Amino acid sequence: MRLLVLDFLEKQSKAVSLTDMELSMEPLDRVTLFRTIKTFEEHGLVHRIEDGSGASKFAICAADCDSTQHHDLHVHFYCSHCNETYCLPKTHIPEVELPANYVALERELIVKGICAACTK
Amino acid sequence: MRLLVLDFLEKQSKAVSLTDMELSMEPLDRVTLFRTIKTFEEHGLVHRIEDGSGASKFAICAADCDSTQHHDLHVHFYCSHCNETYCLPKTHIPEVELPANYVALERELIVKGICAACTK
DNA sequence: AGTAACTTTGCAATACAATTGCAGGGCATT
DNA sequence: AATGCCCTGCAATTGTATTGCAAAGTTACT
Ligand SMILES: [Mn+2]
Ligand SMILES: [Mn+2]
Ligand SMILES: [Zn+2]
Ligand SMILES: [Zn+2]
Repeated sequence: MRLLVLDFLEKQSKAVSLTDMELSMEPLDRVTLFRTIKTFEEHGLVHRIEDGSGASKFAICAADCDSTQHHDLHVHFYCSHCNETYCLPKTHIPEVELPANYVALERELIVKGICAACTK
Repeated sequence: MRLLVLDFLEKQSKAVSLTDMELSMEPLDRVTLFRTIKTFEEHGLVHRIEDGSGASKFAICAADCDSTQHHDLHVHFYCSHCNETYCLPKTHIPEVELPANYVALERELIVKGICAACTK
């Protein structure tokens, strides 16, 4: 099943939620899917995106991610027209200056607006 | 009740979830609280922060926010040690270049790490 | 092949945040 | 007093995330 899920994820152009996968790949148990994704996340195969839609979405990681660290510091774009979330792997998240004594370990930048497909 | 909630929010140094408010301000009905916050959000009094902790958190808006637009384009910091979320009103979110035909309307930057109180 | 150890899967149940429906209460205006 | 509008509280529902447990599958060893 992990192979099936990985295969499915590699074909996606958008980030997908557990429910998306459940509906597209049935028959398949939601809990097993949940655990599969969890395993993938822990091993640096997929990254989680919280776009504020209520459900986490997931996308395949860059090749250089591993279990110790994720390197996909790219922007995610949430289209409020089609409600889809896209990875923008070429758009890096800039560094920001923090107040004294704050230590940054990760950063996540969500841009919301209208995607290329919906502006047409 | 709106006055009570607004008063409470103004005293906070951290963003708070509905559950936080429910526990700190009882007795008070969760649904009414939910609708109060929703009203505040729609009228530009509070902004919502999705820090990935599972529950939305809220904080008072800057004075120049209104029902048409939020202007708090500041970074939010989630401390993975104390699990608290802080507004960093002086740390602005930089603009980013998007691919062709993407239109940005909002942006949210969450930095995760260790907060000033926890690095001591 | 047979067995033990370990991993993966599926079902049932639970936890918890978010949301809706509905009815009662307060308050102002006529 | 009657009407209308808004605010509140309770019950119930939705939807996602998560856990417990036992069965099924896999691998390693003899
Ligand atoms: Mn991504
Ligand atoms: Mn803020
Ligand atoms: Zn779109
Ligand atoms: Zn902290």
